[in-house]
Amino acid sequence: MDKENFFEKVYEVVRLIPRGRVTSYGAIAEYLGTKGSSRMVGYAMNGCGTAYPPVPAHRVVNRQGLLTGKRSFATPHLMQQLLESEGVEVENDKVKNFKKLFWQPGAEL
DNA sequence: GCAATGACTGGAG
DNA sequence: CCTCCAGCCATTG
Repeated sequence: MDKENFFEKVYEVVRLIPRGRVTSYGAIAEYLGTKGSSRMVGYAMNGCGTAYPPVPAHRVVNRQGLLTGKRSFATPHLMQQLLESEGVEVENDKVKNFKKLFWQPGAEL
């Protein structure tokens, strides 16, 4: 699949997310140059399970820090569990201190 | 090639 | 504060 260029870019950025940090779909989309295509980021993540190496999609949340994509995980609580396992506090399906844990692609490269 | 869908976003009601 | 709507772009049927 040569069309995975977009997906590949998304995976690449997501893999660069440091442990214990999170980012938003819009931030990734903007970094890819396709600002506004936040849906594509989430859509791309749809294949994160088939992508290799595996993509830490649990570190990718919506702009509110809400775990919107947890429903697409193997188990809905897996995402929160992984985040908590990395030191990210999650409450009510949303990341606490999201603004503080927010990681922007390229910002710390 | 058109229509529908989606792990989003921001604004309006 | 909560809900609904329209715009956004790439993938799929």
